[in-house]
Amino acid sequence: MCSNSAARVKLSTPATVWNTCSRRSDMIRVYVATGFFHHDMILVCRPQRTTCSAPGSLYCSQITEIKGMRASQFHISTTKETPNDAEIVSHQLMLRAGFIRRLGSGLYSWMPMGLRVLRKVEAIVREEMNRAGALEVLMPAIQPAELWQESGRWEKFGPELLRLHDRHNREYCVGPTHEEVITDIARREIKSYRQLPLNFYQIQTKFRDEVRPRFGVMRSREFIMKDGYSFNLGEASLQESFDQMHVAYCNMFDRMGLEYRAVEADSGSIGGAMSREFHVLADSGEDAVVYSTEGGYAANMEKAAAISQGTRGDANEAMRTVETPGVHTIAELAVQLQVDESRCLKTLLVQGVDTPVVALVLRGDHQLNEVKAEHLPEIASPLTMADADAIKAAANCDAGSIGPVGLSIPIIADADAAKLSDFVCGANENDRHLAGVNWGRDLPEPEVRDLRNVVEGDPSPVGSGTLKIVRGIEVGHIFQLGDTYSQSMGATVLDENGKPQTMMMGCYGVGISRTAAAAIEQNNDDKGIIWPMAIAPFEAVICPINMVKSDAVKAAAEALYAELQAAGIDVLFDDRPLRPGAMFTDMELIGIPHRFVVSDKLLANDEIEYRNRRAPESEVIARADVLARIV
RNA sequence: CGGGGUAUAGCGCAGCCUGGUAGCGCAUCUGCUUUGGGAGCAGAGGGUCGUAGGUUCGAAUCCUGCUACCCCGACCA
Repeated sequence: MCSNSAARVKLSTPATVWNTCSRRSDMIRVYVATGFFHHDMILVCRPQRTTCSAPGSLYCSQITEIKGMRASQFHISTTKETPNDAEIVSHQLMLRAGFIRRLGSGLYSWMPMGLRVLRKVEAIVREEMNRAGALEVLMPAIQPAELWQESGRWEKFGPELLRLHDRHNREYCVGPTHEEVITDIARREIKSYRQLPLNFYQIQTKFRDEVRPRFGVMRSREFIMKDGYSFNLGEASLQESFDQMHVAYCNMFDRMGLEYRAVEADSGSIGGAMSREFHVLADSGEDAVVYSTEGGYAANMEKAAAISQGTRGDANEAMRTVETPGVHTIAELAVQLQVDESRCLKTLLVQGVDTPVVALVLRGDHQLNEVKAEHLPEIASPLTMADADAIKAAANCDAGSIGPVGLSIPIIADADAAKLSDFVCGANENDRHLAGVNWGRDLPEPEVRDLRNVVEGDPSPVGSGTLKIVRGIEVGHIFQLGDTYSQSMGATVLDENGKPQTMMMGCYGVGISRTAAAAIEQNNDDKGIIWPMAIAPFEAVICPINMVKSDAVKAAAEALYAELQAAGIDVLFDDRPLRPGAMFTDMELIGIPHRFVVSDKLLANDEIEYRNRRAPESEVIARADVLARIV
């Protein structure tokens, strides 16, 4: 955090030097409050030149920027009222606390207070990446179209890719991700297996032209991402890099004090490859995270395997047609026929590969998992529901009355749907359903697959425990790309036999700006944000009571400020001439973890009031115990 | 892309229906008082009412086009 350099520092007035301390060999440390620099720092100076109490010029051999800031020299802009377009609490609080300002749809400026948080998140991510042996690079945000045409993504990516032309009418895009660029670098730079494995990463602004940006920086169009890419020879090496990143990611989110889960994720079109998403748990999260009460299993909803229990019951009823006028949904059906939704089947028609439509059959109380369905070879990708005409052609009825009986199209049933006996389903005739239906008797045994979303209480796929479902915010994603890009772009190295081998790649992302927002979603109360220490804009704040009138309070607050700074605490000294209530409210909204109050009343007993942002009450402590409260 | 909504001072809103000198709260500035939970009083500044056109003696208000933004859905991850 320290920047060291030699510089000549102008001290505009003697008053700006308000304290000197700690003579250390031939150096003197001088605290300067203002002047040439915008904020406080320690100047380490040659003693013969440190005429600190007089205005003038001071030669400093070394300038060590120290943490801390005076509120009067910072920019604090809080509001009482919530902007009406902010929906979720992190967005509201970030605006109210003056962390971010909106420029346009999905575009945000980071104000000084917010940028402090962003930089701290970034620093932790950078440190953990470095510690894991990754090497930082910085690639252009603008990328030539040729690279994307080479990988095939220029056509595939769609409107989310912001494309533009330069003055020569050459095509470019604003990078939503950097696989192409990094692969291009790798194929030029990496020639020998001896150079592997290598892991490059960058922390950089990305742009994705989201259809509907929302929730402030949680889902913005321009955002800051850490994206890393490993290059490996062989799958074992890739797995090793992947595992290292898994550890690094756990370290990052642990250090940030976030409650998160690493979950198995669907890896999309790259079949079988390993993929882990890191979710910060919060009720407002856009994703469903599934985890097992025992055995450590965790997956996202798309991926979580549904385990079917029990066996099919005997067929006791005869199949019969029932009149169900006006019934279009499972819920209406269950009410009208007085049966449980779990005794009903719902049949969905989707576009197939070999046939125009395929029927997917689920239990009435279960939801189709579109990702699982999409992966089935019989089903067209992307998953497309059949339109009204196609339904009419295949089932001779409207969408609310389809059933598997008598259909001459492929039928795929979810495992739980296949275990029903004496069930209710659509009759392929409007306003009619069938009851007492049984597989194998009234219609052929179906193809059985896992088609559904898991539900709370399902048995865990790992054998012990049951599944729970919570909401999560995806802040990180690591996955094994394999040779997808290195193959299409020809990134090879020579192996020990002198033969070219296509490199294996891994891809590792962290949403930096989203992580900051996610931390707020997880840590707030009715007063504002409660920052985890590691990413708080300031670690502590000093609130002097009525400092304008009391020299004693001013002196004590200044001394405390110096002491905390000297201890390396990132402290905010709220020296604004505010009434206590306004000051407290601001600091609680901003969410600074530790608060120290200095007042005449307390000073009389050599005491300080301390309050942890999470604590229900403040407490009075001895002046000497201040540091112990923070570290 | 479909549906709904909004656009008036930095922020939050009223005024529009029923056309007639643009208002309130917060914030800002000045002064005095106040100082342990978003202070009080007095005063001040700040808006070509999103934009272009139309109707009218007269438009924030009625009509039309456009633009921007928000919400729901679809899409994406």
